[in-house]
Amino acid sequence: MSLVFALADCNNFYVSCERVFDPKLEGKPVVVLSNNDGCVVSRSNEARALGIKMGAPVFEISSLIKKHGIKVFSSNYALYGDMSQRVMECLSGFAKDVEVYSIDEAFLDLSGFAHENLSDYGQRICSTVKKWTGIPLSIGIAETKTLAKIANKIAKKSPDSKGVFDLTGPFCKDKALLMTAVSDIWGVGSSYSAFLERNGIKNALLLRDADAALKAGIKRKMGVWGARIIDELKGISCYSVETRPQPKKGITASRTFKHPVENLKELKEAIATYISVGAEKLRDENAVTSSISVFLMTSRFKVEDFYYNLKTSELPVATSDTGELIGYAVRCLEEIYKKGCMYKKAGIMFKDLSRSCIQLSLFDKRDRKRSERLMQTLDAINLKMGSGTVSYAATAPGKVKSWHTVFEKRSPLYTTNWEQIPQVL
DNA sequence: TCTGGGGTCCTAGGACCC
DNA sequence: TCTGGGGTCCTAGGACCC
Repeated sequence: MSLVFALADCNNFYVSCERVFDPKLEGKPVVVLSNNDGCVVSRSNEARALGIKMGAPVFEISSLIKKHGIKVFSSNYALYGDMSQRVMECLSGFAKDVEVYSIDEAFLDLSGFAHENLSDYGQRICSTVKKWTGIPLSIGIAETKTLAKIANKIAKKSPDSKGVFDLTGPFCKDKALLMTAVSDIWGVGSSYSAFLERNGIKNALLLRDADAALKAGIKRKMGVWGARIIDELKGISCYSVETRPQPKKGITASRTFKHPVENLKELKEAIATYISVGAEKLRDENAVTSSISVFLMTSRFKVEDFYYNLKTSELPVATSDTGELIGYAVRCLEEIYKKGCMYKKAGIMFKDLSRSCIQLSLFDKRDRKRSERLMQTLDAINLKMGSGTVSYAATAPGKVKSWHTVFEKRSPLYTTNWEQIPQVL
């Protein structure tokens, strides 16, 4: 049986989420910003047409925003996460195997659907998701994931595709690859595309049909990734649809501060906060960590006096206890803290995760059972009453701090908070 | 003045061992 | 003058993804 993959990708996902609850935004230029309202992370087609680039800092486009009356939103992760779940649930009804690839993308295994007209089937998926969730989708269909990605891009670009492009048919595959720039291939970023272009490979067709000598060069520069990309372009599938989420290998929690912070006490509060976030994720994964790292940095845009430092500490007993981890983290922080720096970002990392079987130490004085019960209670309360209901004093809850992330233009929590649910009048 | 966050995989090179 | 060979494990860094 020949393999068939579909890539379903929400169009301008964050912007589309905002539009579901405010239909007046339809047809208008809209952007959604990153934390601290720093950069553009999602933009409507209208905003794109005005020349707004992905990742553009807000201060660089403020005149464009004013001139064209672009609607601007802070990130509303609670809303996007919830909408994403709805879209994924909806998609899961259309294929036996669905891989949630990111917040706004999923791969569907459509192998064995060959008797159907795949384009029509794709259309049905799009219209159902739109009807049930309000989110517009594009779908690319092909024999490999890499080709499905390409098909998806074409579906988004060409208006007469009506959001679906099927690359499994005998026609137009070469043409599709010819019009795909190497930099648009999944797995080819800025460094590899510069390398390929230097070697005369400007599009996906030339890459697929590279001769032996060129392929050897590609293998040298890009490793097995390069070889797999070529195979996938040829229609030889190297990646399957992964239905079960893989256990995490590491957990990171870090934030850029709204205002620079110099004071050690405040940095400790920030670090304690990130530990709380990370430890909750850890317990959510049913995992414990035996390695914790803390890092600090000043603004990476001020290269003259840039300072970055990271301290890793190996734990005698693996744990997911927030309080215990805060203790270790604070000691790491004290070691890397340099007085006089204006810190702009800090974070923590957990590595060496293991799944909930704690290797006890002979000299361990801690009551592990008690700690486990405490964490379970903490998580249960925060789940029921809202995140942050109970927190450690070390995180300085309830106080306004200069390291806090700001979201000045955030839309209401339409779907996850009873107080903010939309009303139909 | 102002510039996000969280991941994965692969490779090269060093340390160490027999 | 001349200085083995190969295996494993770990880490840092690069590159990529969304």
